[in-house]
Amino acid sequence: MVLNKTTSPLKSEELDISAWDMDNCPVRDVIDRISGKWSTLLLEALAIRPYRFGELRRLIPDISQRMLTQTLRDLQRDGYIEREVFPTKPPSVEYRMTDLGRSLFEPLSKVLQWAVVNHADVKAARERFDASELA
Amino acid sequence: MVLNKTTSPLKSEELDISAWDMDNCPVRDVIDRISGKWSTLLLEALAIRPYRFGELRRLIPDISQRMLTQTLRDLQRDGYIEREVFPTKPPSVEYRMTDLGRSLFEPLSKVLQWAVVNHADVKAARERFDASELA
DNA sequence: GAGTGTTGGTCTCAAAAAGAGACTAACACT
DNA sequence: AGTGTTAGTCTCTTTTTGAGACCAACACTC
Repeated sequence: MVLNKTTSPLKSEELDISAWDMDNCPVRDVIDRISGKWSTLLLEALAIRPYRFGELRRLIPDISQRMLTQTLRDLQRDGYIEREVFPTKPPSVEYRMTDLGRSLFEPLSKVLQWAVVNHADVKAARERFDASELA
Repeated sequence: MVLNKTTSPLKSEELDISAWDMDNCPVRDVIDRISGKWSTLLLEALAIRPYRFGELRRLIPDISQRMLTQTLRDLQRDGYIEREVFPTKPPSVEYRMTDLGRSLFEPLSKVLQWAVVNHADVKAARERFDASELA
């Protein structure tokens, strides 16, 4: 091994990380589910007020009913939102955020705010990267 | 329309939301890229110290080389990490977090902490949901 | 009373993304 | 000469996602 110079330092931190339990990692378990393409968007909407299925579909025009159903069910399963069926005809269904969901959305909204504030920087970085790619 | 009772209130907030520009939404543009299955995990590692390609692969045993390459390139493109090639033989490549990456990781780490703290609640919610599903 | 619209989904099929694993070149060490 | 290392790419299969048809039951219109 010739490259020890770059790999040898910080053995202790390395051990620290290999202690990550990849199979039962809370972070992966939780994040994998809220990191879907639509999850954040739906949490963002339901953080404002409850919405009905059809309202959400109209609010996010490019989501398919299939993914809307599935993402809402996943969010409900993990306890972030509640689903209530009203026995009207045709039945209407309302989704609303739970306390757990609101508690998650608090730190999550900070990341969303970061995205708004730093959007220009990210786009600039992308342009630099794409420009240097053509070389 | 018979269901006006449920849909009529809060017209102003509704307008607020339909003002979301779905096509050029900063939140979607930024979040869609860091919300991949592996992005958060890699940012978490590189927040600690720089790592080389092979180190990251060993650190996250269940990532394929293909997805590791691709996710690292995406994170680099958006300006969160830097890639440096050392002209050793065989060449070694080091990935390190940029200032922009660190600034993103600050709020992001709060969500990660939330995940650790509330993991039990989420698992409990899942079990309740799955139990009520069999009905 | 036939036609149209509304509700919240499910079902099927096509397209896109992700995972598994073989393969590469150039050198070090045995 | 044979094995191991590096950071990838390439191909093939499996999984995930998207597009759209379809559903039942009722309200309203003509």
